[in-house]
Order: sequence, then C-alpha cells, then structure tokens
Amino acid sequence: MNTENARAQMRKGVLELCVLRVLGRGEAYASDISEALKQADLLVVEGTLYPLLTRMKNAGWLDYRWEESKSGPPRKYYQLTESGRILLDAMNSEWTSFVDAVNSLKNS
Amino acid sequence: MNTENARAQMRKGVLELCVLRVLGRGEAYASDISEALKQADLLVVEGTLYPLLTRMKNAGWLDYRWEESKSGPPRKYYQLTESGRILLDAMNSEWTSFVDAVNSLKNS
DNA sequence: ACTTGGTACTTTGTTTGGCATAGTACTAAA
DNA sequence: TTTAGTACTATGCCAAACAAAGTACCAAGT
Repeated sequence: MNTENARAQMRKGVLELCVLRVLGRGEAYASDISEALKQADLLVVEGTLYPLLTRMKNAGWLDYRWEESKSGPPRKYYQLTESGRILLDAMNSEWTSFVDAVNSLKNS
Repeated sequence: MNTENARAQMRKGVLELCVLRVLGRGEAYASDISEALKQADLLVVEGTLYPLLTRMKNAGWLDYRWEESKSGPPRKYYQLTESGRILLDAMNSEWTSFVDAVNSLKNS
C-alpha cells in the first residue's frame, strides 16, 4: 500500500462530514461539491459522490431543488436540512475528538 | 446515523495508521494493541483486528514471534519491520496533511 | 434538422474491508 | 476431566467506494 491508498482510506471515513461542511457554506450541486473537495485534495469521483448525495438526501439531511442551467441539463442544488445542520454540528465535534484520539497514539 | 456511527466510519480510515503507531512504541500482541486503541477511544473488535494484523503481516510491514504465556495459549508478538517503519513515517505525514485538508473545509 | 461535444445525473456490477459468529487450541484451577 | 479464560483462525455477510457504461439535456457548428 502506498500513501495514495492510505489517503483514500482516510477519506472514506469522513466523506459525509466533508460534504456536510461544503453544504454548510451554502447550497451547491454535485460539481460544486466535487470541485470544493478537489481543492482540499479530497477528490471523489462521480460514482461515489452521486450515490452519497442520494443516500444523504434519503436520510433526511439534505434537500434539493432543480435549477435550469444555461450550459446543459438541469442541476440538483442541495442544501442542508435542519437535521443536516444538527448532524454537521455533532460530526464536527466528533471529528475534533477523533483527531485527538488518533494523535494521542503518536507518542508512548 | 448517529455520531457513534460516524466515529466508526472515521476509525476505519485510519485503523492501519493506529496499529502502526501502537507498534511504533514497541512490540505487542493483539490484546495489547486492542487495549491501547480502547484507551484512545478507538475500540476495535477481534474480528477486525486479527485479520488486519494478518493483512499487514502479509504486506511485509509487520513481523511476529511466538511467545509462551503463563495464562493461556502462546501469543503472537508483532513488531514493525523496516518497511513498516517507513510506512509509519509516510502515513504520519499523510495523516497530518489529511487533517489539514478536512479542516480547511470548515469555513468558507 | 442533424450531428457533435460538453454537462449532469443514473444504473449496474465489482471489490474491499469491517464485523459478527463460530470454531480450534492451549492453560490453569476447581 | 470438566470448566473458564485467553489467544488465534476461518467463514460468511454487508455496506460503501469505485469503475464503467448509459441516459438525457443543451448549445453550437455544419
């Protein structure tokens, strides 16, 4: 295993948190989210992102509205629901404590 | 999904790093590792840890020696190999940069 | 009009890896 | 010699990331 792979593994664990964080900034459609993650070096591919958004929508954390585009088919713009915001807060705390936990293993 | 579940997801991504870090302190057998992870609130179960150790051994990152126990069957004491140490260093860097990446998503 | 290229979303199948469960084996104590 | 505790192994299931192919919509060029 290379570190490329290691990063991929790490990414999996926090994909939902990442998507929630991106949407925490405001509504966005799949390509926006993909772009934001890419900028943070957390690239995900179509085959991962779309099903993930659908799952999160079905879980009630996200909602979406259709919006026409000038350069192609209509887009699904996702927003956090109330329950999504609550989850985001909870997961932010969880993330912090998790990072501390892993870091605590570093030395003796 | 509750935060319990979220933490479980996060944990998956860094299990190998955690095991490497624990072994970075010195050799240990499965229960030692399990205990160390538990203390860091990163509990893993038998069904996960044993196969993981076997995979890492097969990948050449770990080695083990048998040691008799006074209270049960012999134990496999694992140590990092040279390649395991190199991987640990690489994954430590990866982890740091990964945490930064996720944190960079937090605010706009 | 029809084709081409770009964009957006969907669907299907594969693979990986964590986990539950059951099983084997060794030791010590009752 | 049975029981309990510990340590490791083997089998099978399931969720989720990913790859790849497909559908559909739009606009621009011929």
